[in-house]
Amino acid sequence: MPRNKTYNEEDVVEKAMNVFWQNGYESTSMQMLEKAMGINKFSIYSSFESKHGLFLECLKHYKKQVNHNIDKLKAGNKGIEDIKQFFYDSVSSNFKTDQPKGCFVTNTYNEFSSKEDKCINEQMTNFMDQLKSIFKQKIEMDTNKSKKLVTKQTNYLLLAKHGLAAASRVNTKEEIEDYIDMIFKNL
Amino acid sequence: MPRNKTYNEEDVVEKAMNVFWQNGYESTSMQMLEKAMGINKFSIYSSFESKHGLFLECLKHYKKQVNHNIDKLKAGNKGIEDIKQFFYDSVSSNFKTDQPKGCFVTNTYNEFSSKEDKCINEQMTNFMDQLKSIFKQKIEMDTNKSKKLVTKQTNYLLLAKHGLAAASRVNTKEEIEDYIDMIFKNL
DNA sequence: ACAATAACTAAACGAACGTTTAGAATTAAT
DNA sequence: ATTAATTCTAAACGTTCGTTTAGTTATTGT
Repeated sequence: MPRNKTYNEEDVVEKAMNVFWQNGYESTSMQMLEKAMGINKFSIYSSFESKHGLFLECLKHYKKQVNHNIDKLKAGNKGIEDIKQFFYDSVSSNFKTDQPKGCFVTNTYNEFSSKEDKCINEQMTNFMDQLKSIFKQKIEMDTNKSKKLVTKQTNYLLLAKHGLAAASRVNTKEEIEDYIDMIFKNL
Repeated sequence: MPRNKTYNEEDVVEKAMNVFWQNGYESTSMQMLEKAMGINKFSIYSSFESKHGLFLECLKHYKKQVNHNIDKLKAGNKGIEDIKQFFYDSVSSNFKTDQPKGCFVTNTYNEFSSKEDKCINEQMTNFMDQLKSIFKQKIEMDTNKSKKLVTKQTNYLLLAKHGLAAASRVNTKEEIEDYIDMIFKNL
């Protein structure tokens, strides 16, 4: 019987995500979100309960998007070479936009690392663990490597990815590609 | 003729720095600063003009502290090996405290990268440029390297340092040391 | 001792924050 | 056409933010 929503929830989440992605959680105000999403506070709250709830939804939306890259990574059969390609894929999407925003997960990771937000931290840990286990599998494809070396290289690549994401906000494409090149030189 | 200050400015800057370092700029309130510094808002404003002014003072104070590590790096004559030691030195001080806070400059770099704060950005650029030129000198000590390779390795180490600083807030000492080990494996 | 000066306390400032609420507008079923 | 339900608009909510302002207290030089 009632009136229908004039907006699509996934559309407005996409728009909100870009604002959070660019500015981080704290520096994004409800006012900015209203403007970017094209709906007003009431609608935001009735759809997402709170700013925090909206942010979580944006994180999930982001994950869905990068799942394309993750799937490609999983599907490969070239071991470490697949990871390298994944690194390239991860940054290339970042340089399509006029204003590079890095990796949304990593940005969030940095912003929330000193806080104690259970929901956010769970999302972060999930994402990182997933990536870690995929990296590990890829590295293990070279059966010559000792267990210790596998662990070491896995940690190395995870931290390198972390640094890469942070750097991709402030460095040029060439610097980034040189960086990726160097990362994989000794694996 | 007048009354004297009951606090030492450098002492309270040190205390303020630790709060900013732990929580970042935005998430640190004047209330928290009052409590940590042991003086009240009036005194803070009369000494540092504003929250922003205090923050800049904290950044300068931090730089003074890490200058010890930088001097040691400069003084060395072992080229890249000196940089590796500098990496170790940079993280070791971080694990003395019960709550690792990463590198204050890098944290600030991350938080302010999407903002347009001239003063802060200048401080950041100065610091990074200084580090970059030192790294470059060290790498150039191996005269076999082409100009292009020197540039590549310099960028690589700078980004690696960036990633290291971010990681040192959330990773264990062992993971970090493995990471450093791997960074220098192919240089 | 006294006046001058500056550091201190504590309260209040306006603005912006995230959130809520009251009421008008719109739609779908009866 | 009417009614019930729900979205929308817009104003207001209480807090907290960074900052300022009176007014008090303490100290120094005369």
